[in-house]
Amino acid sequence: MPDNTVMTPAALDDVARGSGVALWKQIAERIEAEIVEGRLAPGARLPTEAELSERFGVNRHTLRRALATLTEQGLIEATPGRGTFVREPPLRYPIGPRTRFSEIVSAEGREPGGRVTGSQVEPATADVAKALKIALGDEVLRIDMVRDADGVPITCGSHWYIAERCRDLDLIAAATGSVTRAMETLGLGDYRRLETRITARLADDEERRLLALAPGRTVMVVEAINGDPQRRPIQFSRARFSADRVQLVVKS
Amino acid sequence: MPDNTVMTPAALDDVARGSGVALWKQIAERIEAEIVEGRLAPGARLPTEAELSERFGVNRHTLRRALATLTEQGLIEATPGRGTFVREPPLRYPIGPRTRFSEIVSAEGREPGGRVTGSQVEPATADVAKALKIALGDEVLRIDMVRDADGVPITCGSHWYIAERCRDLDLIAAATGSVTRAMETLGLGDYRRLETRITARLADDEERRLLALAPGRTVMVVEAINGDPQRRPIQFSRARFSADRVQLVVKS
DNA sequence: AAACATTTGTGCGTATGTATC
DNA sequence: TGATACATACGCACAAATGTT
Repeated sequence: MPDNTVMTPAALDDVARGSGVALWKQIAERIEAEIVEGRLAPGARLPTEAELSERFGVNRHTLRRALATLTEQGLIEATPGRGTFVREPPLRYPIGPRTRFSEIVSAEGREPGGRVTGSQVEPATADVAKALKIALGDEVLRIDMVRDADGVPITCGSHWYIAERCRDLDLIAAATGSVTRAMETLGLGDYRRLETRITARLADDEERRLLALAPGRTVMVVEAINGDPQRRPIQFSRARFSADRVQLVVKS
Repeated sequence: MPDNTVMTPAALDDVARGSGVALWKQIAERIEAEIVEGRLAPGARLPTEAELSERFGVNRHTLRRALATLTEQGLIEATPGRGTFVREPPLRYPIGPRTRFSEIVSAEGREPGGRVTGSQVEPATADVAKALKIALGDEVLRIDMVRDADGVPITCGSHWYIAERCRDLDLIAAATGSVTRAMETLGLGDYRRLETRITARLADDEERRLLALAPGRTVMVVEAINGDPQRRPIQFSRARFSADRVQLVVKS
């Protein structure tokens, strides 16, 4: 094994034994501060549990108890055999009247992308008809998309439009990779979000494939109703967001 | 197989073969309509897959394909050995400037409840300090709660208050089972939601215990910052909602 | 393909201090 | 005072996942 010229930067980090504060808590806060203050950058690998427990002068179990709270807070993530890593901060995705994927991703300094995975004109099912305030069975245009930021898939889902108002929207969307752009082309660029419904569940096989998720990961299911300036519904969408990579934000 | 003069209530439900629409899709929409229109009530048990496939005159595989889409939509839920059931509609939980648990649950016609599972004065960790705009280590009061509707646990989580402004808040909350009530008592009843952040993950052991969730269920992690009328933060909370039982709603 | 080292994940046993009854 | 329960902390061992040789 190559020489490790081990760090132990200053000395051994002192934890206050018998101070009334649990050792694991002190350690958790110490590491949390390092992450929040940026000394441990996103994506950085933490020292191994063995190293850390030695550095803090505690048993590995105690150290692991500290890491567990950080994992729960979403600050770090561990993989057996690889190590423990500082998690990339999730994409902050504000939900409001003017919610548009590409604008949001751009505002976060990342490059939005998307591709159409399918589209079809079909009769409205009960949920779609109710959301769009049309009759059950009326024709709607469904567009399925996967959208990403810097090439990392963020969300996949279906978007339903009242067919007669959206001729060829699917073709334009497929060409541009953006529904917003396509709707602008049709003079519907001024839509606004009327309502958003959020729930969550385990990702299924298709979602794991489209979003490149490991087994056991979760998705947030976000249903949205978008309307024209007169608040008449023109679009209903049901998208699944990778819960690992996105944090939905509502400002009031 | 002998002909069993089985029910076939009216006749056998006709599905249009060779109509260009997949059989499973027709069946899914048929059942979905029954649920949405209330002919199949929440909690009701569907006929067995064998019965249904016979009624629709399709193979059980085809029928299962239809049920799969309904499961994905969250309309039904199947348990091996028990059957397939119409899911209870989730509690609609609006997120806005005046988000209050008990008011929301009451408005849905259900009885809100809650109990304090712990409380403590502690130094602010980095995330709490940042949310409340106080210095790291300043004293905060943490109250842990489980809250329910009609006795069904909905959410569990921690609420942090700036300690000096909230003396004895924990005692009042424990007595009333409601933080809103407690804050009113202290003259802080007029708080409003400043920001809400939402993500999701698998429920851990403690959450499964507190919320009575089966293994593999997910929780939505909702972080909220509440402020006084001058929009100064007075409370930060991190609550986990049962994703099975709650749908967060944002109106714009 | 197979063997090996590294690293996290899990289980069991033990001991201690601190509340609570 | 004692009995009990609980959280904390330590030690040892092995399983499971990953990466390298």
